[in-house]
Formats: sequence, C-alpha cells, structure tokens
Amino acid sequence: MPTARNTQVAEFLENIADMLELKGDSPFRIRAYREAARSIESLTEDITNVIERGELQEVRGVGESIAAKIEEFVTSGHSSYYDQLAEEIRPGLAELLRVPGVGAKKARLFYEKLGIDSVDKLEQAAREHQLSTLPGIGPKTEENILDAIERMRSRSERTPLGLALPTALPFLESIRAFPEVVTADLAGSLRRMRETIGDLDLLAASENPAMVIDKFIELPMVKSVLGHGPTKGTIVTRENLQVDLRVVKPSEYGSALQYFTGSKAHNIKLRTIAENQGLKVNEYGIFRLSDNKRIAGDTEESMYTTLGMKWMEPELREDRGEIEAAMGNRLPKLLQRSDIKGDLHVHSNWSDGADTPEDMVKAARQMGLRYIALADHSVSMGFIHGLTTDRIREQRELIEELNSKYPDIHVLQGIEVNIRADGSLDYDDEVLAAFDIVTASVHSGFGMPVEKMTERVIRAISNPHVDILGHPTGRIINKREPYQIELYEVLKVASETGTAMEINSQPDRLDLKDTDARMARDMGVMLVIDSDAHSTEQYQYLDYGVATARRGWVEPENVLNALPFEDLLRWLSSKSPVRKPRAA
DNA sequence: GCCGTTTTCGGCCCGACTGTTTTCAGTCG
Repeated sequence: MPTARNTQVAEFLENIADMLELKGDSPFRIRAYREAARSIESLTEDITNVIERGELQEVRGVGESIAAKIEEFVTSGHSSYYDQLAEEIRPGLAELLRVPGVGAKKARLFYEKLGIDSVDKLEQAAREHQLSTLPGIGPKTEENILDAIERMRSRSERTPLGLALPTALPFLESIRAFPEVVTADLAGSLRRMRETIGDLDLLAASENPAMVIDKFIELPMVKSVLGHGPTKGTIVTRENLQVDLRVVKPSEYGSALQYFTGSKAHNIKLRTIAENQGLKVNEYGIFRLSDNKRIAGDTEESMYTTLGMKWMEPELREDRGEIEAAMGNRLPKLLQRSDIKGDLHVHSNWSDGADTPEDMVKAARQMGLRYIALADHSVSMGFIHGLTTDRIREQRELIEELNSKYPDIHVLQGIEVNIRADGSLDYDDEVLAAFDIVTASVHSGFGMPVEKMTERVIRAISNPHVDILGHPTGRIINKREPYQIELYEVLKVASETGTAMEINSQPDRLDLKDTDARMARDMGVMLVIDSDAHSTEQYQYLDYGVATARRGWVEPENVLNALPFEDLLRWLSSKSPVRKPRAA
C-alpha cells in the first residue's frame, strides 16, 4: 500500500531526527529530516514510483543526502547511517521524547547523569525524587513529568476526530454563551478536521480574557486543570482529553484564528512569503517591517488577502500546495456536506445493522437525503447473517414496497459483496446483475503479500458488476494498519473500468484517507462518500467523510453521490462492459 | 541537510509559557 510505505519512510526519517536531536546535532539538520519526513507523508503517490522515475530529489525537502538514505532504506530495508546512529544513541532514549515536557536536552541529562533510558526508569526516578537533584530540575518539573507519563499511558494515541469533535462542541457552545465572549471557534487540527487530534484547541475573543478563562476551567465537563493563566487555560476532560482555550482581544481575533488553526508547516510557509514582501506575520496581525505598522489581522480573510492570496478553507492548510494554489487563484471548490444527495452504503438488521430497512429509510429522509442504497453483507459473512439468494429476493420486494410508501426518496438495492482471497466475489454474475448497485469490500485475509492483495482487488473491481470498492485499504485508525496493497495500481485500473472508490465515513476508518482521496481525484477516479451506517444515528458520520474528502481537495464533480438521482442511474448503467471515467 | 525572481553560501518562523536561573534555557505549537 503506497501510503503505508510512505509512512514507513517518514517514520524512518523522524527516527533519524530524534536521534540527531538526542545527539545534540545541528537544529537545522534535524529540521531538514523532519521536513523531508512530512513532505513524504503527504505525497499523493507511492514513493517507490518516485524513486523508479529517479525523481526523489524533486520532492520538496529531499536533497542528495536524504535521497540516498531513503533509497537505501527502501531497496534494502535498512540504513547504514541509521544503524550507526543507533550505536551512538541508546534506542530507549528516543522513547523519553514522547513524554510531553521532556525534550532532547532533558532526555540527555537524565541519561548521562542517572542512566535513564526508558519511560519506566524515568517514572521511578521521578517518584524517588532523583530528578530534582539535577541542575535546572526542581520539584515542579518532577511532578509534571509524573503527570505527563500518567496521561500518556491512559491515552497513548491521538484521538479520532469522531471522539474529539463531539467532546469539543459542548465546550465551544458553553464558551460562546459566556456574556464576555464576542466570538469563539474551534482551532488547531480540530478545525482542520484531521483524522486524529492531539489536544483540542479552542479560541475566543473577549475584552476580558481572564474572566473567560476563569469560567472555562469551572465548566462541569472539566475533570482537572493543568494550566490557568490570564489568556490561556488548559484542562482535562473526563474522557482524558486535553482542551486548550486561548482568549484574545476582538481586534486580534482574525490573526489569532489564522495562527492557531495552523498547520505549523502552513504558517511557516506564510511567514516566509510575508518576509519576502517586507511583512511580518504573527498571532497579532501582519506588520510592515519598515515601520512596524499593523496592516491586517482583524479578520482571518485579511491575513490572506494582505499576503496576496485568497482565503482558504482550514481543511486545506497543510502546506500541500494550497498556498501556491491560493496565490494563483487555483483553489479547489471543495465538496460541502450539502452537496451529498444520497448514501450508497447503509446496513440494516437484515445483516449486521441495528435497525430495520424502513427505519433506515425514514432516518435518511430526515437527514434530507434523496436516495440510499441498502448494502447489507453478502453470504460468506455468515456469522453476521449475510444475505442468501432467497433473502436477496425477499429484500427486493421489501425495497419496492418502501419505494412506493416513501415517494420522496429513492431506495436502491445494493450489496456489500465480499471479495474472496482469490479476488472472486461471493455471488455469481447473474446474482450480482440483479442488484442496483454493488460495493465490493475485503473483510478477511488482510495479511497477504502486497502483490497478491493488489491482484485480488484489481480482479474484483474489474468485474463489470462492481460499481464501488468499499473501504479500499482496510485500515482501522489506532487499531489496524492498512493491508499491503499498491493503491496506485488499483486506482489506475479503477480509472479505466470506471469503478468508484469509497471514502468510508466511519470515524475509525476514514478510508480512503485524505491524501489517498487526493491521489484518486488527481487520477480522475470517482469517489463516493458513504456512512457505512449500521444504525440510524450513524448517518451523522457523513460529516467525517466529507471532511476527509475536503482534506483531499475533492470537489463535487469528483463525487458519485453528489449526483442527482437520475445522473447516478445513468452512471450506474454505463459500467458494462467498460464504463468511461468522468473527466476530473 | 536543504535551498535560492535577494543567494551555490549563509541563512533557516516566531512568540509564549514554565520552571528555576536572578536574566534564561527548554519545550511547545
């Protein structure tokens, strides 16, 4: 799977950066490795393809030296440079950097003076008050380290957006209701709708910041208070999520919102551009270097227009070309939730869903959807009542009844058909032909080698009855890595056969992910934003799928279920024998 | 280690907070 390999390479470079940091190497060299890592992480194609074309050094942040290390790592699976560093730096030391508040200097100090080379040893030393015998370390630092380790253990991973957003919204509502607050918004990765979130960042404008912070830390959802200053408060919720609130003056709100939304890489790029124009950007506004006069910052839009570019949606702000696009007036017209006209992947209690088909139809109407496809599981998923051919016929009758009972919504008979290990499908072609729409998904045999998996999926989507590939990489965020697959090859075939790729909106899937969705879009492959709802409430998940698509620069014309129903039918009828891909 | 409509050498975003240090280093975003 391309992006999995890209992730590996990025991790490899990050590890080098960590070790260089522990070594006390040049901060600029360290940053070069981290920037190269980030750049590769957001590539929209498999890095091996880039290497094969000999274009590795064209990747931003990758020069001669890093390119050589990547090539060795990718082709041989190891790196002599890395091995050499690993001999100099005890491997456990990098673990210490994961503790918030412990950076390279402290890690090195702890190791050199106390022999600490693991988080466990660090915890023990802090408990025994050995850390405070060191220069520059006092009892407060000791205590903070213990707290940080405890929090790290209770929530070791980034929080999925699907948990972070529902936690943050009540805070935002409460803060907006404070009489002292002029306006408030989500900020940080939450506002950019990243698939996982570290700390939940909120921003408010008020003439009386201290009062707002005082009230914030008293909110009933607060479990404990980590920090409490005049303009910034940090608390921990009962879910063990950290929420930061910053409060600024109303006149600084635009610049603060821009600044605290990030991403860091996006902001660095903006500042560099500003400098070339004789300007300085910070969280208080844009200032002319010549006389230090503030010339923008009341609104976020003014921050961008002053620098000669259009305002852009937060989901784009990852330094993945959006700044260049904004300067050239080439920003995408991003898909919006209101563009979604239907949901083509919905389960009912005929397989593993919780609700009846009729309940699912009624809930879809309430969501304002114009069509849905019931897509229960196929027969080999016996343990969750996959549909037998008899039950398929019965369900067809039921769907016809529902269509006449609810004329304001179209109900399609779909199926989530299982892709077997050899790439064949659970049903014969005649059975498949009877469905209105077919989504094929892998549900087993995740561990097969990359060539086999790629072949398997390509065979499945080459079947003229298959309209959509469901959750194409199979990952579960924080639980299961994507299976090994050459997504680029799959997408090439999909663009030839006219098979759409799903962006599955389940918050722990978000599969395709943002950068993969962008690759699909760039290759002219149609996308489908599906809820994969297993109960009536889960239609709400479409919001996360739409966010993922937006982060992938996806526009309405790239999305199958943004089509009106009649156009969808036309698209579906055109697959056989080979559907022509729509122009991207 | 990377990069260049200021540069192939000399830069590399910038400010806040925290703890401990009495003037600043380390860490973070």
